[in-house]
Amino acid sequence: MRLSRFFLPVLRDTPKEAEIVSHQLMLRAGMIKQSAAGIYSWLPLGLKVLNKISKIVREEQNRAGAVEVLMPTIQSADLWRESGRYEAYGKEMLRIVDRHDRDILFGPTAEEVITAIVRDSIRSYKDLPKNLYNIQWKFRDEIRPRFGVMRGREFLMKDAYSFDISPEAARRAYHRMFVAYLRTFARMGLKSIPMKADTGPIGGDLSHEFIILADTGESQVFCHRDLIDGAVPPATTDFDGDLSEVIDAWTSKYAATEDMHDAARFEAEVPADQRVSARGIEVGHIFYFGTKYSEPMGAKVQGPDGQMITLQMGSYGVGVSRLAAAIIEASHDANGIIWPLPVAPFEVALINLKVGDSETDHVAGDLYSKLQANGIDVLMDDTDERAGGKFATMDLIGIPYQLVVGPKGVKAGEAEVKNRRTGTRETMPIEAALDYVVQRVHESLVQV
RNA sequence: CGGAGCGUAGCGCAGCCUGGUAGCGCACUUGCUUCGGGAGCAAGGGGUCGGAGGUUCGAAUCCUCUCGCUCCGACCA
Repeated sequence: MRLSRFFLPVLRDTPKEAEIVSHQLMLRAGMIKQSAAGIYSWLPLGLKVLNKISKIVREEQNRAGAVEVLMPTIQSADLWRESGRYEAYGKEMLRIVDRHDRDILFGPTAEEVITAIVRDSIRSYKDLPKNLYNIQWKFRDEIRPRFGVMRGREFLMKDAYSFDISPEAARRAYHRMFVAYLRTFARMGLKSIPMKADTGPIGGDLSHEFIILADTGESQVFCHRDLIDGAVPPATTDFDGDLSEVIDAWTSKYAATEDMHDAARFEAEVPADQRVSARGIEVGHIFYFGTKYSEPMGAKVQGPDGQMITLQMGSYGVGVSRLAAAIIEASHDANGIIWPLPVAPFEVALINLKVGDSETDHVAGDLYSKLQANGIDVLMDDTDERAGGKFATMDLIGIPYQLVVGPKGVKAGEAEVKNRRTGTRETMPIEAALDYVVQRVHESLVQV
């Protein structure tokens, strides 16, 4: 992409409504534009990030055996009356009346829709297990939206739903998502920690929130230090096999959010020098809820013995749009965002210091096509802005590698490579610089 | 919904108390000079002062209502 053709409305001053750094930087970097309270447009740069996050989520869901669907944003109130939640859900649900005076709603979640689909389509235990997910916009009419897309009213969520014939099978489905989540967040450069969460009326031990540690997090969390650098299951993990070893490794040590925190247990189980008390951002939440929806909605299959079995369900959410903000909270500096490469809107910024100088233009153009030929997502700064402004913009929007060419370097046959994260700058022969960034990008994309 | 603020140019702000017909910085346009890490000079463009009523000869400014946004509490991916 050529910067001259891109749409990148960056701001030099911080808009006053932005309180936390991710919100400030998303506005300044031209990623989002507020449309109403808690409702945002995603501008090209932000959308690229959102899509990269979605892609990773999708790949890991697929790897874990989940199957993608796409459910509507607008749902029927009748479906919600079946589960009893139309009355129970409260004002957070945006209720709409259509022209025929029918009650509809903007979906805050999709248990009812998916349960109806599965109920109507699946008859036999042989069709199970199934895990269906979608990445779709949700709307929750939060009392107080804040922190930009971190707590928006409209947000992009990956929600998966598992269907099984027994609690044991449902537990295995839960474990698959547990592992998928560890991998998903790790691939975005985040250190996530699964923490025991409130299970609601069902009870049991099958609900975890996945938390990213960040000072601006909304909840207070407590855990064992070892969990911060816990081992992430490899891409070769057999999701059809026994995952309990991984689960045990991650759940045997103390980790709880404020709601579930037991100070006495924390002190008894965790040595003082291993105790971590910090702020955290919830980026994922997984749940096992048994027959809460399948029972009232009549989602049953026939078992091997001919008896009807009410489906065991779980649901698994990832805040996709929230992740864009969470990643920035976890990775930025005074100059702007520092994108982990797998979610960076562009992998390389190609900076032409002297647009109009025919030699430099030629070298830049050549590098641009070679980077593209190598599959690199490159943003070429072909504007006539001054050098300082170009660097400031690329630093602000957080492109991992900056490949810099100018008349002096071109005469000497050299280019400069800058690493956004470390700030290091190296001058090397032009071809070597090209190989260097191409190799670095490819290395970073190798899946953990 | 309770409590506290704020709406003046794309962004950041001043002006309001004490009414006299709108200003500053950045950004933008043009020209010249500069040009390897947010340049200088000069000349410009852009605002029904959130909206509606009212008071007044006259309202960004005073009064009433209203809408929007933000922050502090209860909700959540």
